[in-house]
Amino acid sequence: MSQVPAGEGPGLRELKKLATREAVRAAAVRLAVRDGIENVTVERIAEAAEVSLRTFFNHFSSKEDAVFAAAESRAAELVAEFRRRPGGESPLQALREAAMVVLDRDDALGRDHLAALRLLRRAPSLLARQMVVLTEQEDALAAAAAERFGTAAAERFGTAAAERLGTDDGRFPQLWAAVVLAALRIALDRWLAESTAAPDPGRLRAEIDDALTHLAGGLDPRT
Amino acid sequence: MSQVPAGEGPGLRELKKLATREAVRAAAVRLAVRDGIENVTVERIAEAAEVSLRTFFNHFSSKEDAVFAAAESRAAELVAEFRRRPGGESPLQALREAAMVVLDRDDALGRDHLAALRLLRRAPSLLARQMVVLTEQEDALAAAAAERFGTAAAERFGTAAAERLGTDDGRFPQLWAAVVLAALRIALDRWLAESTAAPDPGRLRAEIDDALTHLAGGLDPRT
DNA sequence: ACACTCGTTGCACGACGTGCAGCCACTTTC
DNA sequence: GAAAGTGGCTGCACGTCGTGCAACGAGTGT
Repeated sequence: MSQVPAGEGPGLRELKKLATREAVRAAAVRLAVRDGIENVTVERIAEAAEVSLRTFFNHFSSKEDAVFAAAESRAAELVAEFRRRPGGESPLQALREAAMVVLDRDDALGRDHLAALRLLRRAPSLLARQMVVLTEQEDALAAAAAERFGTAAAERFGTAAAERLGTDDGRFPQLWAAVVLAALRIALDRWLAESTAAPDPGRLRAEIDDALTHLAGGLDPRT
Repeated sequence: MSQVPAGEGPGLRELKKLATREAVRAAAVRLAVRDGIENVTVERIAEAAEVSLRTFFNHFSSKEDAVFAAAESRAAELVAEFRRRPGGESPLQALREAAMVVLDRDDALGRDHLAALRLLRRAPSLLARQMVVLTEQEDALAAAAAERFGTAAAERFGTAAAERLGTDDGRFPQLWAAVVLAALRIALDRWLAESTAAPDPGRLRAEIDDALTHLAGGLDPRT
């Protein structure tokens, strides 16, 4: 038979594994969008993806897991991108740019992922799953922010200030991460709510900018 | 037999219902604390509370629900208390005072509730459940905040300004609520992490004040 | 005392999620 | 290129979850 041209990379077996995983994920999203995730059984998803029930659970531990897979990896990308931003940018600036970079990925706003995102707003079971991802993302972002705060402060005021501001028992970075992610979540939510049919990336950028601007300015409007 | 002195209130049947509900809840928390919630079955909880399995599900739709019941009602109290704060206080001030009032309730920091709160930080399944409550709380707080912003602005600048700032498509209040609750969550989390044995309400107050102060001051430390 | 309401209970059933063992396509080694 | 191995797919069994339904009986209003 034909021989693999020594691609050297993942290997055929691994490719097949990823293919089935992707097939299962896509089937899960498609059925969940069509019927609502509550009305879809794992068995039907497996059937649609032409795998056994057991195989489904070999890749995902629940329907929610399957639908969430894409969003989860994007969340990780955001943090990675944030780490990559130059130190010259302020924290909120860096976060904004990181978000924009992730949004500019080809598939980020594709129909498939968009449909999955819309699902997250409705179903309680998906909302629930979100919290686990959210806290992990918070911790990762907090760690990244701590480094950024630390090095930035060190450059300007020396190591002592860095210790105070950057680490500070990890108190402030954690707060910052939680608050900032909450803002992004609301921005995304707003955008999903307003754009019924036509996905307008420009509006999403505006929403994000708006939210982050409010954060920078302080949140006690009376004063 | 003896006759009820016409208390007029809840009625005996209603009281019994609440009693079983509370017994089930307490049993759930007790067992979850002792063995970890993953290792506790609903059947064992029902057994410990001396009710049937079916009765458990008549009151709660899952273990998580039972453990969460207390925290959920406290969340609602916070919003109610926030609504009750005088208009003279700034939003963050009002929220702070509301939080303090809720904390001052006799049972708020009791051993039982405290143990339940500690559980919420660990188990993924409880973390998940948290998100549903969080979004509901966000919506409620956003609505309350919108009113507050609206009336405050109306008193000072007239109705036009109120419409802009208060409603504004509900954009800002929603953001404010999400961000503020994220901050409170982190404050509570921090406090639970640091106080291993001795529950020190003073420290919690300090954590809350610290978090809210950061919010008021803006969250872009570089600038 | 009578009829009525409604919380509790048992039963049945579909769905969920995991451990285990066999099968076989792919992979590595010689 | 054949033999030994690795690892993904599959079926099966089992315990748990959560809900609909009907019966029972304690509490309630007339």
